[in-house]
Amino acid sequence: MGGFLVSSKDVAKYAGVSQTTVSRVLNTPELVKPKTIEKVMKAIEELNYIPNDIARSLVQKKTGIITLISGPLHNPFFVDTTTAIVNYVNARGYKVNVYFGTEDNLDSIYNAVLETKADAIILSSMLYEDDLFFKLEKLGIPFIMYNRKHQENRHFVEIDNVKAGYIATNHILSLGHQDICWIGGPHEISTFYGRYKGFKNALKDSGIDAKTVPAFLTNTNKNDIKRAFEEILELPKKPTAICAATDAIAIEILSLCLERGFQVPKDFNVIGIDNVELSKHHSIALTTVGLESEKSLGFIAIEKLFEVMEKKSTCIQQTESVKLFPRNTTSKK
Amino acid sequence: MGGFLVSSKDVAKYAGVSQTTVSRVLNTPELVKPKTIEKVMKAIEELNYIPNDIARSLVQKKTGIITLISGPLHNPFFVDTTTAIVNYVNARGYKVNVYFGTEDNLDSIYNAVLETKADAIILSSMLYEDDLFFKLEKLGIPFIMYNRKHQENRHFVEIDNVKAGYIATNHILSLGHQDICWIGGPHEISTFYGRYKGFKNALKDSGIDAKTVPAFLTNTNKNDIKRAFEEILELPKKPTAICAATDAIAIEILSLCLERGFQVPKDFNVIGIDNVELSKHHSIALTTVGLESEKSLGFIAIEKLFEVMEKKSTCIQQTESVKLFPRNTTSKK
DNA sequence: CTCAAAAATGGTTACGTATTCATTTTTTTG
DNA sequence: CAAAAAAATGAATACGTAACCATTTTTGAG
Repeated sequence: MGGFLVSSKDVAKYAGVSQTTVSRVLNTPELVKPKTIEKVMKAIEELNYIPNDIARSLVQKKTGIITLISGPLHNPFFVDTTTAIVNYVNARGYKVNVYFGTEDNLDSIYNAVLETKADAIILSSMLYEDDLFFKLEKLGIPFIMYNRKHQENRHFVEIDNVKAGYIATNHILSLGHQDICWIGGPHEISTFYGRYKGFKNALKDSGIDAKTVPAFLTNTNKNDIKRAFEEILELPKKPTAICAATDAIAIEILSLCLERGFQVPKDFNVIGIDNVELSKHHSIALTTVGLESEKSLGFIAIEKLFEVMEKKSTCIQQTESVKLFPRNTTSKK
Repeated sequence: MGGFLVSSKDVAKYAGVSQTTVSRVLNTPELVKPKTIEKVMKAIEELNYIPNDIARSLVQKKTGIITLISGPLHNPFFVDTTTAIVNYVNARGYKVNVYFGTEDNLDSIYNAVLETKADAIILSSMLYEDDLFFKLEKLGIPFIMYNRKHQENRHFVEIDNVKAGYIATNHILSLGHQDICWIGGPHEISTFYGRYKGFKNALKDSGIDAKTVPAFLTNTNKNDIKRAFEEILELPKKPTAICAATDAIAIEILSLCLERGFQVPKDFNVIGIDNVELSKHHSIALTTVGLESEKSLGFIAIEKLFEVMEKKSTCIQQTESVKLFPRNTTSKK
């Protein structure tokens, strides 16, 4: 913190008024005589006084801080959501404490977060059966999950994951691909669970036995995706289309394909889910499934969180509908 | 903040000790008798006590917060630096307040930041002649700039921008391109100024009059880049190579080229500067100039900032050397 | 056992603000 | 001009913690 500790008391003394009056000048000037305001403002200027946020937080029991627990930014989905959330929160005059959660550091993040008296929490890191949910409810702080939800089925904003998985898979099947595969993530995460379910539903509706279709459930870091891709290449019958549970995975698969000299969509069709900004880049041009609405999921979630903070809502349970965004990574077989 | 206001006093009463002892159990347990620790810990458990960060900050005059003012994440450079900075800061047990600065919102960000008693500030938004620099020095809070520097030439970590511009341009020239152009940003920003200077130096060393070479100084949002690209297309002599001041610009140019049906590097060579992670993606494979060191610039900067906070250094003035990363967006003419 | 030293604990205060309640000053009204 | 109402100001306090200093308890040496 700054070197000079000029407080409202110092200002008060300098201006010849009480500390109470200084506080009033800043917060409720309509209760102060214009001439007094002038005196105080002059003292504030000359002493270079800056109110202490911390002390204010202590007495008001409000920090003006929203904690954001996001996934890592190498996942372009979190680039979009973090942007939307941070900008919205700051525009509302709040500050954002950001954490990028991975498997390794989540515990220490949760510890830090629970100690911080944030006014609210927005997070994407929740597992379907996660003790954190109950800890947060116990805390009494408003919170919302985006992208993932908890089995308790409260406080979340998600896309219709089952439908998204269904649409993506159906698109691939309707293009005539017979040999396809799925690459997704751990099923403790509602997102992956739902999307895979949609994948299976689509197979079933096309009369395909899901058990005969290879599915890789991997962690979503580059190494694990690479390993899964190598397994795909060694499949007895090489698939012509890869359905990825997220754009992040799909985009990584694209890179791996090109690295190995394969062409997309000639050698492999690739489809993702999320419709991240990066998928629109013409070097990527990823076919994907995403929100019907123009807003990003992060934006919708943070909007809802503020509604809860303002007591306009109490419990958010929102599932947004999705549609296909056909681009250049899929084509007729 | 939470609903239940259980404080260390409540714990003290419940455990039959003084508040002082509760504080000691948490901060200097080696000064407390094991049996007392046990009693207190039990009380903490049963009352579900969580220490109040805010109160601690007030008395200790440390918030444990680092303010980060980054550029927007649609610029992949800031994806890399934000990741490095946030993860480093959190690993050190601090929190990060993040702002994404654009032309529009910088003033309001600065106001908010100056009121927040952060322990230190790391920012990329500084102009070469910026009053903010003096305000920050006056504040007495440690701060560091990354990527950009101020004319006062203190508290910064940058890459060797002049050399980077030189290397990029020289690479293009050495491939035999005669008709090239530059697309960069406003020269109030040291980064753009330096890189363009390197561009001109390289031209000069090849005996080319810089005045005959088209240069576009644009803002770095998508629309302005698009406008610049359209101007490039209407140049009397269409260039065969485009030197972009940043990877962000280069990658956007790539997308625009493909959108218009041009091929890279066949129709246009494109080179960037920064060597962002995204440039390594095989769908992008951008030739670029970046840090010799493996570390990201954000990482180097935040490391240095902590050195300053710990009084190991007082003034950081660091210019990192750079090298070429040839990939697939450049080729022999 | 005794007494000094060490260990353990507690009482009080400061941090800087907003708030509550009391008091003083000014304005209004009849 | 007096009395009541309104406006303006101030004094005291709470917020929850860590730190300082004082006091009590325990330990160890002789």
